[in-house]
Amino acid sequence: MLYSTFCHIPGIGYSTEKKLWNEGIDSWQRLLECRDRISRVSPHEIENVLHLSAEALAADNPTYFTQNLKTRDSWRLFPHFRHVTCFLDIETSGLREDAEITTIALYDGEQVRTYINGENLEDFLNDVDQFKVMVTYNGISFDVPFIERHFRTRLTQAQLDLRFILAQLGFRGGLKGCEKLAGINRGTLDGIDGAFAVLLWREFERYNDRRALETLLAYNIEDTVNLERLLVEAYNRNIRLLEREPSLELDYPNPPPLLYVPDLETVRKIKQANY
DNA sequence: CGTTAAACGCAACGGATAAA
DNA sequence: TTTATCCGTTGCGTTTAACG
Repeated sequence: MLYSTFCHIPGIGYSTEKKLWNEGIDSWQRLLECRDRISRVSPHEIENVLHLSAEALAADNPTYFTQNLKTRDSWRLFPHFRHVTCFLDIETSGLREDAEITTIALYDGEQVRTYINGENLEDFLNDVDQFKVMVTYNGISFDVPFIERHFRTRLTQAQLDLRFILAQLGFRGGLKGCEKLAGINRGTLDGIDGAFAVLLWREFERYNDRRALETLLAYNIEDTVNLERLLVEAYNRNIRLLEREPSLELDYPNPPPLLYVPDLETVRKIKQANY
């Protein structure tokens, strides 16, 4: 899909891109051949951008594309960079300025890693370093700045933020809302949200209750793992919407084995104390 | 609570197109 | 050729959504 992407060229929007596709111009190679037939953009400019695009792809540099595409179009680079992509979600102690990261879940499509404040949180930076693309939900506004503040560093990964990718497809209402619209069922974790995750952390800190922590981690992991499924869903829907080759569609991923089981007794207890 | 980007409405620009 | 109009793209304010 990246090869037939032209809307990252200044002066080419969605309608021009679609028009070119309908004329059979649906690859960088073909556009390069026809570059003097494109009005509004000079042949030299087209050659320049396509050269940079090919170079970025060959060099495994996804940032070039996320910087030149709109956030909502960044799904286009996913298959090409899947081998260097991670899915990430953080939990925090609240939304206030002084809130801290409590846990992080990091998923590469195979393995889940978790990081816990006070235990191994500082290992995160080293581990995340191996990835070039980071998939989140609202991470551009929330998770990334939060992490950058905590670790006093800048994350270099190209960002794929599903909030804007899914909103473009009409999927709104937060991560949980999008999951419902996509037909994803959360099982026993249904009814747990970010605010409840704050309470689970407090329970763990106050009583050193390992079951509360494991419930929190189970929730954190569920959010993170579902990001992959949602991205594949968004990718496939866009392929159909843009009338591209059906063969471009991706298989739905299998979720990884469960690492933690939510403790329903703990959940019940906290709910009782707070409602 | 702050952070961030999209959406929205609106205006401006420039090339394309067609009529005079 | 000149002129008027149309269309796609871009830019600029304000507002809205989503995160725990």
